[in-house]
Amino acid sequence: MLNRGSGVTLWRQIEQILRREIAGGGVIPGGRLGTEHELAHRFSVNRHTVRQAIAGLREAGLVDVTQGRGIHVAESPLEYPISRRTRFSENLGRQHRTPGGRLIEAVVVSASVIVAEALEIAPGQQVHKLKTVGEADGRPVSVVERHFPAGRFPDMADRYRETGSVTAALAAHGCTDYERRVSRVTARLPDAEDADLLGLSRRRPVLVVESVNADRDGLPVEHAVARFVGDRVQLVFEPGNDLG
Amino acid sequence: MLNRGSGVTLWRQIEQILRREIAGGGVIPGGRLGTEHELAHRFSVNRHTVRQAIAGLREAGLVDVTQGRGIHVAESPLEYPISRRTRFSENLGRQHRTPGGRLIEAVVVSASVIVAEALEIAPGQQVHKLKTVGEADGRPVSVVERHFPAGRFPDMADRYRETGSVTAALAAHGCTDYERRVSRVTARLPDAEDADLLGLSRRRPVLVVESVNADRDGLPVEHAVARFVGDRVQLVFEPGNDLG
DNA sequence: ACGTATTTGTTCGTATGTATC
DNA sequence: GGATACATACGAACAAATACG
Repeated sequence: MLNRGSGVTLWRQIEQILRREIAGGGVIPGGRLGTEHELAHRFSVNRHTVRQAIAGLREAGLVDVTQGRGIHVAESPLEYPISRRTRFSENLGRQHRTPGGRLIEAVVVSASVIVAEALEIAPGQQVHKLKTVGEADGRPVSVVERHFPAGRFPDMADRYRETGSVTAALAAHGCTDYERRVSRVTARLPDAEDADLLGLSRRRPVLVVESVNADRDGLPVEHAVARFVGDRVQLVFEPGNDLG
Repeated sequence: MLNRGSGVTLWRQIEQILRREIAGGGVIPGGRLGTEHELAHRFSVNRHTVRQAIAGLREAGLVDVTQGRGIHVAESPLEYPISRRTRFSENLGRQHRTPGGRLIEAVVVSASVIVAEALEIAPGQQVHKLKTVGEADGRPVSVVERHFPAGRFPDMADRYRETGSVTAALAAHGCTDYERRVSRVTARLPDAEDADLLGLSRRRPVLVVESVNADRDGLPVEHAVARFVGDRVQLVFEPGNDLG
């Protein structure tokens, strides 16, 4: 398999072989490349030699190496463009990923201080709370919790259930256009429920995006808090997009 | 201290007292509120009663409760506005925080594939690599790793050392204006070095922002990867800002 | 919450080949 | 050829993170 004394070091030969296997699709993204021990056995070399080869792949961003987990072929992150016209659910279609979503919860509650402030209503007012899980390729990528003023959008939950779309449900209430005002981004570890919904270990971070959408008149329409799987999602902010 | 049988439950009284202490600045943000045990002793109540009071504070976002760490008064997150004209180092001045930074490393290396692509130069070309730690109120909040094409900015490292400012160093090379093209945001756990520089546990996530700055002619000037302390920083994207 | 197995990360030490002066 | 430095390769042991029951 390997060529000792050929003028090419063993680790570079191994790196090349693995590169070809990854490029050729021999191992699917997210799949295991095998443990260092296995690879060392396979190529009949020392573990250190394998490690040097892997270091090259890691440098090139072709694999993810995690202590205790193993060596995995890197997945191209889900790009999630965010601009004035971002619609959370309708965002993944462009990337040849099959989007999807399911409703977790739809209730009417009284607005917390934060929500009330964002929606510019009085605290304690009734708001619709919708919680959905967004999926790509059948795997969950986001948990979104939205709040809508119940006064202006009385049938929000029903309309959403009928159409499966926030945009459509808002349109059914006469709000045909809206755009994103601010996005606030933080990172933290998921709580038990989010970890469960996202199929995530509690040790792996989530990206938290808090946003407010407002209609043409500048009146807030929706307050949303989305949690994304941190290392599978890349939020892309492109100022230029906002102008279009 | 407390009023038993007054018609107000003990836990609500405790909650109110703690609220006032926090609001009045009796405990500084980030400081410990005391353990549940201590509080129970102080108010002469059962630990469960304290827990119920704390639950209210937690709900209101006034405290952070972490298993094994204790109860800490929530720090208002550092707001970090990001727009076309974002300058990493000059961003914190507005919030009454004393900004600062220190240079960790300044070397010339050959560009990796990723950097070369972002800067639109050939891979392997020489680039300046500057690594700095940004601080607010004496505490580190960000690690920024920047790359500049050495061909166009030959004295980048020296100019930066002289001025302590990227903007000034670029200006010294005749590049007086530039703006942010894209920002890509992910979250992950810090590696050992970042955790060390940020004074962070390796279990607490960092926000990773990759960005490209380009000059008036659209020519890329800088490729930067910034790591922020995830739960102390809030990135704020406001489309409206880009127009100003 | 806890232990156990798995897996990568790190650090010793040793031997060998290769390039340079 | 001799001396030196450096990268390559192997071996063993331990540390640290993760997954799983």
